[in-house]
Amino acid sequence: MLFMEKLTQQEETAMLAIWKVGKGFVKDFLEAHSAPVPPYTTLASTIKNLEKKGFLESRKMGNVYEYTPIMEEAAYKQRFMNGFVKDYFENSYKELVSFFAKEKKISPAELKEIISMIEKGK
Amino acid sequence: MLFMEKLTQQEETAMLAIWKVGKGFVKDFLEAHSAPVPPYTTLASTIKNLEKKGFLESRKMGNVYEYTPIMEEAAYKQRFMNGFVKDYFENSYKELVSFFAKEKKISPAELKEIISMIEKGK
DNA sequence: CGATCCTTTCGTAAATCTACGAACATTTCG
DNA sequence: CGAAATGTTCGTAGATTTACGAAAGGATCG
Repeated sequence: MLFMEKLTQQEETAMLAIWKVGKGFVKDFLEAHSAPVPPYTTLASTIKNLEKKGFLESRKMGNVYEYTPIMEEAAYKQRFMNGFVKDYFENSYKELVSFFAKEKKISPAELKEIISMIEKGK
Repeated sequence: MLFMEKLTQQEETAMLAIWKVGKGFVKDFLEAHSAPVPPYTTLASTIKNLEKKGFLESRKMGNVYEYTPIMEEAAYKQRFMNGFVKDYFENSYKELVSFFAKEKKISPAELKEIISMIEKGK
């Protein structure tokens, strides 16, 4: 993933709905969309932009387009976080985790669980 | 912090420079600004917007404004991350850390260091 | 003094984003 | 068939952001 277009706010919100659904039609994404749900045509336009930006691909099924996310949610999260970690945590994920541990957003017990999960996974 | 205005991209970049410097003048922030450094007047305008949005306050020193960040960087990071964690990690910081542990962005050894740091801090 | 700097303030052109209606094509059904 | 439902495409008005120049008011210095 050498190049990834930046998403606007509603494009990102739309992607969240799309990732929830997976492959589907505008109607499906509309149902999965978090409030406030935009009008159908607004979402349809946004989805069209997402296709232009390479986050989706479409296939004509009869007279209707079916969309498939081709940007992985995990990949998006990661590149998003990389930027953030770079700017706010001196590029160190350890700094990030320390920060949230200090803020009590995560406990030592949870960190231990994660460690054992990772070590078992070997 | 009940209400926090959203920042645009350059506003955020400007804030990064301002947090680096702390209290200072436009000129100081310009020097601390990451590339590409905007023209003086562009940054001055951006800083004015940041004041309107309540991230800074100014004091006239002679004929020059001195700006002080009043939004804490830590507070900003946190509210920013809260949104992200909510959307992408089911509101769970444990999920977030697990994700990056699996992606090998952070090692069990580092997590252990964090644990002992936290536990000593009691 | 007069030229030069430094800084602020104001305004705006251009780009982009937001939000959605109008128009049109197709399908479905009573 | 004809009406209603469903879905796509196109265009655009308005808001917001981006980027910066022009103008003006000190301060400075040769």
